[in-house]
Amino acid sequence: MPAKIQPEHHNASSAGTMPGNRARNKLLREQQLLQLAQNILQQDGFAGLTMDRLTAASEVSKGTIYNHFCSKEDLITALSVDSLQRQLLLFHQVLALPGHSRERALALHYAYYRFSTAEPTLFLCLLSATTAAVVEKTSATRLAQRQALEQQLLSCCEQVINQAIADKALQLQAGRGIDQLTYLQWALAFGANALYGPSQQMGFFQGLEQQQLMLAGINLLLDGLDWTPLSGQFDYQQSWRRIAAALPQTQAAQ
Amino acid sequence: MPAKIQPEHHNASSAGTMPGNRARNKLLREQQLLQLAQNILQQDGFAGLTMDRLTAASEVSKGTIYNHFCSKEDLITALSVDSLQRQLLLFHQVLALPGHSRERALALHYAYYRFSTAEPTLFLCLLSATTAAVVEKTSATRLAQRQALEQQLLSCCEQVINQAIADKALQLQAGRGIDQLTYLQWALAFGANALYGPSQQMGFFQGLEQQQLMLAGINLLLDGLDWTPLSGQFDYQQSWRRIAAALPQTQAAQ
DNA sequence: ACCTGAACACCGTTCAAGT
DNA sequence: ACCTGAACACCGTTCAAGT
Repeated sequence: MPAKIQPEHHNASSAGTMPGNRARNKLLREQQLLQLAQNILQQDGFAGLTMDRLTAASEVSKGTIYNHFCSKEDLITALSVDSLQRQLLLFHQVLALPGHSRERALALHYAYYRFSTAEPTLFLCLLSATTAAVVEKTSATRLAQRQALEQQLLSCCEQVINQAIADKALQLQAGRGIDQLTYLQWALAFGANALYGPSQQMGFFQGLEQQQLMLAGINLLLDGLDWTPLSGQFDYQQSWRRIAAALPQTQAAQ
Repeated sequence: MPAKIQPEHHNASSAGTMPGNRARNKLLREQQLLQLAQNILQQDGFAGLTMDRLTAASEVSKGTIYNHFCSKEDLITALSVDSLQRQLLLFHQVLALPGHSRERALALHYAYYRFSTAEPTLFLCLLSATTAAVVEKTSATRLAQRQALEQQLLSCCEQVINQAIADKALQLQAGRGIDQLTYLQWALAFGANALYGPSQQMGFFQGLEQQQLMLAGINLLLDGLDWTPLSGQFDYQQSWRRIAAALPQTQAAQ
């Protein structure tokens, strides 16, 4: 028997659609719209995503769509928020795996890599959502949502570094903060994924095996930080494979 | 006395505009159009760049503009080609400076950083020019131009690595190729510049001093490779400052 | 051979009219 | 209070007519 949620009574009105239910319905429809938008993105790429097509794919009118997203840019930011939520989910999954601190850092890199390859269009969305032109035309509440999620993702990273310091696997040199380490790793991961990734950017690197390269880059960086166990003393290739196998493969399609 | 290039005679025609002259004029006008496009970009950002506005800013008609650029995307790729040319110029300037191999690698990083901050809109152009949507709609000859320039930029990087190997400042481990090293450094540089750079992407890293961070990241990576002299044995901060001072500051405006 | 600009198709956004 | 879709403004692209 499906759980039918009854409206609260404190707001007197006739039977049928109550305010609580209504807000929930609106949110539900927004998620449906976002799903439709992602389908369009996957089928026809970024240029294929127009408000007209989204309207046609949905069961509501253009005006109603603008009731949810104040502009096309707002829609894109909404998609990026959705992406960050999935990314955060991946981060949590991957942090639940067993292993020492450096393996957990590696796991975060893997999760980021996995997302960028499994959802190339969404990765592009994330990128363009940070563009000034898009930011300027998105609602304040949506921007706040994104910022909150970004903060949560960062917390995951910092948590791992803090653990490493507590375990004495890593010592911070003078003048080097946790935010700096996070930034550097994020930059390497972002660059590697963007260069190889969604849009085949920079065609000249296509011959290389990306996963091996990413792992090599991460090892160089973390060895440079003296984050033990160093790559000479531990088989991180096996860690990478183990993490990859542990993550559910049902990420690509839906 | 200005050098007036005379047309060849093998193509009989009346006096005045000869084929050679004509081709040169066309190229000249194309460069003027690109300059106008960049002015618009700098003033009103990416969204402000429309074919209408470019037409209005120029002294030719819309049809003529489409004679130069087969689509708006072709124009964007043309701008990216222009950017790569400037970048290559910077690379050459910076490689002419004195110093050992690791300092030269650092100099390339500096040139890349300098370009991304001095010309944020062009850096964005470079990024979006790699997008599938843009690539699909640009002419084959323009794409070939870009690829050739990318190859030249890569050559600069590989040249430095080769020099380092010849100088015994760097030894390649088994299974590690020059292209891998180039890729990793490029990824870190690209990520760091994109994350901090043109569009203030990822607001959460804004508090950090980017130049210090980049230098730290490069040092970690190159120390990890055992590229001597290591950062503990050499003052790369000073190198960075020296390189910065040596490069002409007249890069931003025009 | 090259240039022109009116004309067309498409897309983001709005808003008066409906329920 | 919310939905609708016609209407508007804008922009990329084309092409018949001009020189």
